[in-house]
Amino acid sequence: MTDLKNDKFKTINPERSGTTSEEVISQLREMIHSGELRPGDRLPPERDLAKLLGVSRPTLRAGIRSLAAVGVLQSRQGAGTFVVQTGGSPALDSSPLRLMASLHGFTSGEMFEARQSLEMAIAGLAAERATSEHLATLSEEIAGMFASLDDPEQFLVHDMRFHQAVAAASGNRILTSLMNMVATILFDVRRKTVNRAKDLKESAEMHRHVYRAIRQRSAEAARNAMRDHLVLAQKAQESEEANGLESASGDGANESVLSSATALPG
Amino acid sequence: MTDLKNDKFKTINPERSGTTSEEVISQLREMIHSGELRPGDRLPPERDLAKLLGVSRPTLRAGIRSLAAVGVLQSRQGAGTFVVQTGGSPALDSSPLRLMASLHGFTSGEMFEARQSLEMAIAGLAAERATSEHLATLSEEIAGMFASLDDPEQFLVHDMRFHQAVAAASGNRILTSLMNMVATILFDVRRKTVNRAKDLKESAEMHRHVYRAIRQRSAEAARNAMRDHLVLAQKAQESEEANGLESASGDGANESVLSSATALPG
DNA sequence: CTGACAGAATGGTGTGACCTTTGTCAATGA
DNA sequence: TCATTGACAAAGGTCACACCATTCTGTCAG
Repeated sequence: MTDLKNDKFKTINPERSGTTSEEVISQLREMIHSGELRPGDRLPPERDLAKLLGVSRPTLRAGIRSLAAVGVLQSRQGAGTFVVQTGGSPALDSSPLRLMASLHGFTSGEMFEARQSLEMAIAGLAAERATSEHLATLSEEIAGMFASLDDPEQFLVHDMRFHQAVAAASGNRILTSLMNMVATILFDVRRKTVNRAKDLKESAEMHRHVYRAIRQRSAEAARNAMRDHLVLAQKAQESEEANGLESASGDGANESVLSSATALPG
Repeated sequence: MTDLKNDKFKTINPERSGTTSEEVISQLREMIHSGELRPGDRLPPERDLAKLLGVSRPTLRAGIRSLAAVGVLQSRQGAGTFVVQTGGSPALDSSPLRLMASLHGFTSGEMFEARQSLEMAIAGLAAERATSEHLATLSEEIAGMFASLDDPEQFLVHDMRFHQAVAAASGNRILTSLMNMVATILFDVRRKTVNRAKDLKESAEMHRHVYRAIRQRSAEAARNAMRDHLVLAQKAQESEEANGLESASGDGANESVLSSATALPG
């Protein structure tokens, strides 16, 4: 009935270091580390798994919830609990960073700077490693930008996909994940800022500069082009709204803002 | 009795977008965003808060647990639930990244590269912004390294503090947090690798180069010095153990490996 | 062969109870 | 008078049971 051999799930350790639910977390985590649980796998039903681990269902649920909160597990009512299956680029949840920002009053400038640093590093790596396939994807997205200069929303999609493609070309999934964390938060602000057409054209040009530098295998040029692009983007955004991060979570539509871009093929 | 005015906790929204517990999370998150909950604050008892929010205690606990999993809240049995109070440098939990690494088979090389990119960016910023106080701290730690060439464990403490101080000098707490996330994971591997004395001396010298570059306000030199240092460190570590990330969580003593360094004054 | 329906499977929520740890404070003894 | 100790209360941790909501699946009618 279950998708996994039950032998894998050994009962909980007798000598618990911390609380029972922490022990459950450790147990599940270890199964992931050891490769017993792989992305896409489905866990046994809660009632069964609780029995297998020798804990009550609420305790097991507590553990599952903790893992779900950090984006490792995902529960769907009626379906089951699964190890998160990320398509291509692994995604770290950005809400922790978002909350940190609120708690410690991170400025929007700090966010931009962090993104800039990450993207510059990524662009530099991309210039060294991009395959012809990567270059083709980048080119396509730029074409898409120019084709949607009169449709800011569509433009934004290509914009995000471009950056995603650059990240993919960098070959470093960790930097990619970190970049996405930061970018997701900044995007919450940006989505309300409908850029003017002129800005879009300028932005598309900047992207093209980045693409060219990557194509020419010039890490330094790619870094500089990316920096120029982001500096400009920051200025454009700041000029349109004087508000800081506080306005990011104004209404609903929170979470997974990059969902559409995260699922792209590149 | 409670530490907070109860007026702050309005009952749960009637039209729930997702599940009830998700609504609880949103509620608490919003209170943090709006500043109603600040670091160090204590939440009302679960039983009371559940009533205030109009949900059952298990549901509330689910929400609290999710927030606790991402490092925003912290529950202590018998004491209460508190908003996490980070001393100085905010800390993002590294376990999500660690799990991602296991799930997707991140290589140790990727980790090193990510850390290198982050630290280079941070070093560059530090060169532009370090105050005399920062420089003094950096100098002290380097002195500490040279003073503990025969004590690898002590050396490691100064090493970490140095990097922490550089991060502080960069003035960007987001990059600092991200760096710590990555460094924490790499540190788990490193702590078992007791470097030879010769390596330590060389390492101390490299740190000094970084310090000098920062002192001379040369961002480029600081970046390069940091890169050289980390490249060397990576080589040294790789030569001592051929294992990858898998050996990171071998036995106990997981979590909060940087705790001692996180609480440092700088 | 296809679509709709019914039932089972599974996670989500609620209620109530009890245990364990922590904190406080008064009683006690030096 | 002060420090120690003990008991009591507060608060989170765990458990059992019941029921709801959603999703999947397999069967049956068309």
